[in-house]
Amino acid sequence: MRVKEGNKEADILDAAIKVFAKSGFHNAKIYTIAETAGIATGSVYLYFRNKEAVLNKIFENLWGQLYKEISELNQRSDLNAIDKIYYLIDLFFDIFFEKPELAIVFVNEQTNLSHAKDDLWIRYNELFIEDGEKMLAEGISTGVINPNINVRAFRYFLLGGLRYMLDNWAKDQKALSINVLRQNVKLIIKKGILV
Amino acid sequence: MRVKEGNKEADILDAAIKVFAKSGFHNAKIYTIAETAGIATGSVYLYFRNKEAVLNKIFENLWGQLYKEISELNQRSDLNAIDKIYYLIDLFFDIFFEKPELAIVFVNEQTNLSHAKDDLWIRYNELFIEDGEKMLAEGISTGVINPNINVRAFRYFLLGGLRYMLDNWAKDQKALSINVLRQNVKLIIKKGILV
DNA sequence: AGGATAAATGAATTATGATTCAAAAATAAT
DNA sequence: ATTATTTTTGAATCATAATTCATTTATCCT
Repeated sequence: MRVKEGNKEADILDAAIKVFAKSGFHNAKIYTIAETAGIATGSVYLYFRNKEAVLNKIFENLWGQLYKEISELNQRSDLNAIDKIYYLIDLFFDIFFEKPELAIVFVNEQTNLSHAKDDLWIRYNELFIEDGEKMLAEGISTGVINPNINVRAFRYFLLGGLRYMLDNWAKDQKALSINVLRQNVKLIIKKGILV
Repeated sequence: MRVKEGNKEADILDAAIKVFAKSGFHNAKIYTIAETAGIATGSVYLYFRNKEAVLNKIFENLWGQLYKEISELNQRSDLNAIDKIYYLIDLFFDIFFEKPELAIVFVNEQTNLSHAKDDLWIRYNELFIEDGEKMLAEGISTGVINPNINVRAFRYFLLGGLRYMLDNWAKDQKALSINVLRQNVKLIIKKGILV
């Protein structure tokens, strides 16, 4: 019998990240993804139900990784809340520094995912948010974070700021070094922008 | 001769904002936009070249307004840089408070616009950015803003944070009041999150 | 009241690209 | 070397919805 060679599922996912980043989900053609992955169009359907399932898997893997990392971070007792938030910021920059195209997909294509509540990406995303808010709440209860900060509002602001930075950086990497962005985020959330 | 009644172009734009917000640009059907506007499918094409031109016009109007306002703000000599930034934040919240659907379109659909450099929305966007960076640079040169802040990085972070907040608020307005978001943005950028 | 003109309609056309599936290719087993 | 089984291919099918345009409608003008 014929036997599978290589890891075509992973090849498809890598190719899809590139193509989605370049063209966006709706303008991305299965044909182009297949070509980029070095396989035939029809083969994509041996590994994924349809185009949306490819996007879903990308987000499932990504949120799965993010959740795993934040969860481990949250269990460390040697770090205070601010340190943890800094590590979280580094986590985002580190993941996307390696894969700028993934940043573009992450920021722009989540809106095209199905939102059925048995989708794994949603589960991981919820768990991530839970841990993120726990981290902040801990900072407030231990007295290192200003209790006037609303946890939800800060989450939106930080995550939104990071997303937009990463998207812009990924689209024009020469314009600004990712480490300048990283340092500025930390500076702004810690001290604000006043002298 | 037959004569135009009402303002169908405006009706189409209003309808399109609703439909784009609900379904996203690519899943939005011209038929649905027309129906929402109370006209026939074909009539949309009497006012716009195609679907993309409708989205373009929405962004042209929006960035046009944003530019007009920031430009007036920047000319005021009675406000220091921090005050101006606060007014700018209020500007965003005020515009989108009136039209939550517009916030959703603003955040999620800019990626589907054409980027031909003679598009007016691009021009307005560039002018807006120019004025925004001028505002920050002025804050640094007059000594109210920390010179370690990178202007570009701060712009990304603030704009990204605002966008994500507004998008989430617009999609679930009961979850969190827009004024809590507004106050938190101001608090965070001014003082940071430490106690 | 009838003609001229512009606006509006919506069914027919058309383009695109996702998905399917019959056929071909590869290799393990005998 | 032949067969059985599984993988892979890519051209044909199919669905969708954007766009067009022949026809209809409305109202101004004389």
